[in-house]
Amino acid sequence: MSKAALNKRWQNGDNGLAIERLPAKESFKSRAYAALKEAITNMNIYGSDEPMLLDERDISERLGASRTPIREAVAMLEQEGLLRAVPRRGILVVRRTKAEIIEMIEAWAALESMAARLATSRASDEAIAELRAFFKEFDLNRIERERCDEYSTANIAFHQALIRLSGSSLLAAMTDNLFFHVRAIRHRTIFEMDRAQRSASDHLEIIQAIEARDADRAERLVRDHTLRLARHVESHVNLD
Amino acid sequence: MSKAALNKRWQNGDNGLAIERLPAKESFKSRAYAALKEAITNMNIYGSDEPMLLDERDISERLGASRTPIREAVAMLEQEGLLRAVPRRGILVVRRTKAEIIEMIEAWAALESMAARLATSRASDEAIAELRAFFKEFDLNRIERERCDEYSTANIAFHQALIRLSGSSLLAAMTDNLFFHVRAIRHRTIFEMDRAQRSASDHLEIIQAIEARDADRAERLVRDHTLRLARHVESHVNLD
DNA sequence: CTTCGAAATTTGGCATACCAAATACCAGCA
DNA sequence: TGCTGGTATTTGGTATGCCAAATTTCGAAG
Repeated sequence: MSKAALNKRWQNGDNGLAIERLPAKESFKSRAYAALKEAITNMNIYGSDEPMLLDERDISERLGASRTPIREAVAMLEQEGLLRAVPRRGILVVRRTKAEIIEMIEAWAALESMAARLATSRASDEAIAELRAFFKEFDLNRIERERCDEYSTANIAFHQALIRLSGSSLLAAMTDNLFFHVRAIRHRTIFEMDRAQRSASDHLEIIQAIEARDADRAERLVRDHTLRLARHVESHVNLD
Repeated sequence: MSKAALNKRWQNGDNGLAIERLPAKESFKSRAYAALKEAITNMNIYGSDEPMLLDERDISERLGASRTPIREAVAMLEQEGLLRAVPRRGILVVRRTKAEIIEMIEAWAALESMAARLATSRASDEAIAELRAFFKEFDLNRIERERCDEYSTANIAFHQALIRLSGSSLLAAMTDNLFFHVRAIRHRTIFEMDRAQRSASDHLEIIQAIEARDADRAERLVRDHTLRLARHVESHVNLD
């Protein structure tokens, strides 16, 4: 029957058709999620020691929506580890401890070094070349722009580009999430400036190793590069 | 003032006090989250090709709650990647593609090999010894229990124990999440049985490397062990 | 002025109601 | 019989209201 067939056609996900039920208009839930995440991103989380807490009703009237979709968005961000809803107290923005930040950098080292390994056997020469081109721009920025935020952003962008060479969207997604948290302490610390000099040569070596398709070396360079950052944070950054 | 001081005390999160606002009664949201996750765990996701979809109203009356907390729980599980709410269609349980499963195993390899590295410099001899004791039990199970599910569970438990030796709760949390997805295909494939023979010796070697505090070797063994699983799935498992 | 406690207020959790979109159903027509 | 068009129903998204817990306020007692 045509009805059942049509139904079947909808139920089965991908049948070669590249459309996805046309975006429709984004739900309030998604919009609230994006808005809140954006707000948290631009928030100087570690700027003060006061607990930063949000108010559902305030947010809902600011976004012009009811509390329900806001609560769903909050539930998602809570699951993601950015917020934490404490009953009768408020929704507070989670501040990571120094130990947690270090764990994140270590996990980052694990994922990115694996990405480097995978990239050596999967990435095309062209893709790797793009990485080198990106590195040049990055290197120029290093000299010109002294502002810590911008350097940090460029630095993370380089690493993200490297990770995407692995072809694994999962590695990309997981590290993006980690970067979000690590980036949040950029206001508080200047650890990047300190590492700027040797970052440049580190990055160059990494690119060379990938170009040479040397999986072990690429993996090791990336791992050590990032673990060095972890040690640096451990000994020179003061949070809590 | 005593009032302000008391207030301050509440606002500051951890002041060494190890209690957490006494559990109270768990919210419907958390209970719904746990119930749904449990249900999904015990669900044979890859048993059929039909799209598995849930109904909010059905779930809510089954759990004796309204739709609101259920929707919040669904939003969390959606963020976690287990569910996906499609407007006007239902909440469907996400079925991972083979490529996604392989990416998960690769990420797992990355995280666990890092855990092994960290364990070599952080875990106490006693903790490592416990790992060996665990391994023995595991080895016995290998012989006795032929059922694939049980073997898979024991296998994952071993790896979880290893990861916890790193002392990083983040690595533990991230891999737990990955295991959840990988475990879900246990009904469909018997890849563990296939690898059982050499898993035992692999695990023994890993333990020896950690005992010897050989970071590079421990890392490499764990990585290769898990990447071998990825290759195996790639060539012998059929999904989609 | 400080302390104590009860009332008022705030706030988050939950339930319910409503709406619009999308599907399912069904009668009528070819 | 098979197809079509329109109506009924289902369903997820959102708004609103209520409630209990927790906090704050404020006045009275010491």
